[in-house]
Amino acid sequence: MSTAVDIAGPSSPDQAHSSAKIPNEPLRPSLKRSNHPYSLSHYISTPSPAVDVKGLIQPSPAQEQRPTQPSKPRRAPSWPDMWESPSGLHLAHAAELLMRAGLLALTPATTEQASLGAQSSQPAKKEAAEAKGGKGDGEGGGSGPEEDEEDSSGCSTDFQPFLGAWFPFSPALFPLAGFQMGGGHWRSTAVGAEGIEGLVAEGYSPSSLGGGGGGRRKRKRCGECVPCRRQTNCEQCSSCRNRKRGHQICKYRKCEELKRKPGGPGFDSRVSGFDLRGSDFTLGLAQERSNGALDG
DNA sequence: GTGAACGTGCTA
DNA sequence: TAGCACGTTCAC
Repeated sequence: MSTAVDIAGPSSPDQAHSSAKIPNEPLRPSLKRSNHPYSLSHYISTPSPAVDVKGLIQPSPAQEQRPTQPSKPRRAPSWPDMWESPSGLHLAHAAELLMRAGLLALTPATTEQASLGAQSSQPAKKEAAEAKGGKGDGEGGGSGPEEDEEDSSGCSTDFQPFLGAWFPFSPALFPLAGFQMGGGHWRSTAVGAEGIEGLVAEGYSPSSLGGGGGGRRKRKRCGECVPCRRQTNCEQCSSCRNRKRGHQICKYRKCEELKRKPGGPGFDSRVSGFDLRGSDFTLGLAQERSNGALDG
């Protein structure tokens, strides 16, 4: 028997006014369509802060066979995904143009190829083509976890020292394209729960990622956290009272994800670990979940 | 075009 | 630090 539980607690204005029901579906249809790559249960079930990054890069058979929700296709973040950058900067296209110009060789033998590039660009192009598509063939059409390792030993680490020297893209673009600086190395945020795909899934359009939107981007509600599942506004909180001028959603419906600032500890934890998922929020959710309050 | 709501700067 | 106000983004 799973009955609606007032997640706001006894002190919730909701309880005073209306029985707050937690719908299993978000209020807005758009949230229902959300492509959020990981469900709430994913975070809850993530066992420890010491997430095996390699496991994320190379999903275990169990992970690969993990039943996916039909409406939420989940693909492992892959290099091809990153080449199809949501930032609007089509890296693959740009790289190809540069390679044609002999400026860029994205292969493990980068330096050698670069020196040869001026003489014969064909090998470089072939290598690049393999880097883009060929490797993906072995991993079921493009989502190649192996590519990360391949790239980490060759491509990315090779061009990384040249970033400041000749790499044609401003390093500032890397965060936009799904990279971030960590430990002195550019790495892909795709190893986190939400990398590039997370950005895409959260509705970051190319323009909103800085491609022309002025840099201000708008995150979406996860649609899965408890506040998101609330259907009713409390009508008593400051947000509700000041809705006309405040333009803010009810405090009790404010998405837990959106409460965390981008780049803040909670946000970043998805990349470096899931430490904050062990916070009271998660514990509370886990408890509610164990109670069956969030079934569905 | 409109409404909902996120992001951010300002203020107490 | 929280609340407020407003600009802006985004879905419909």
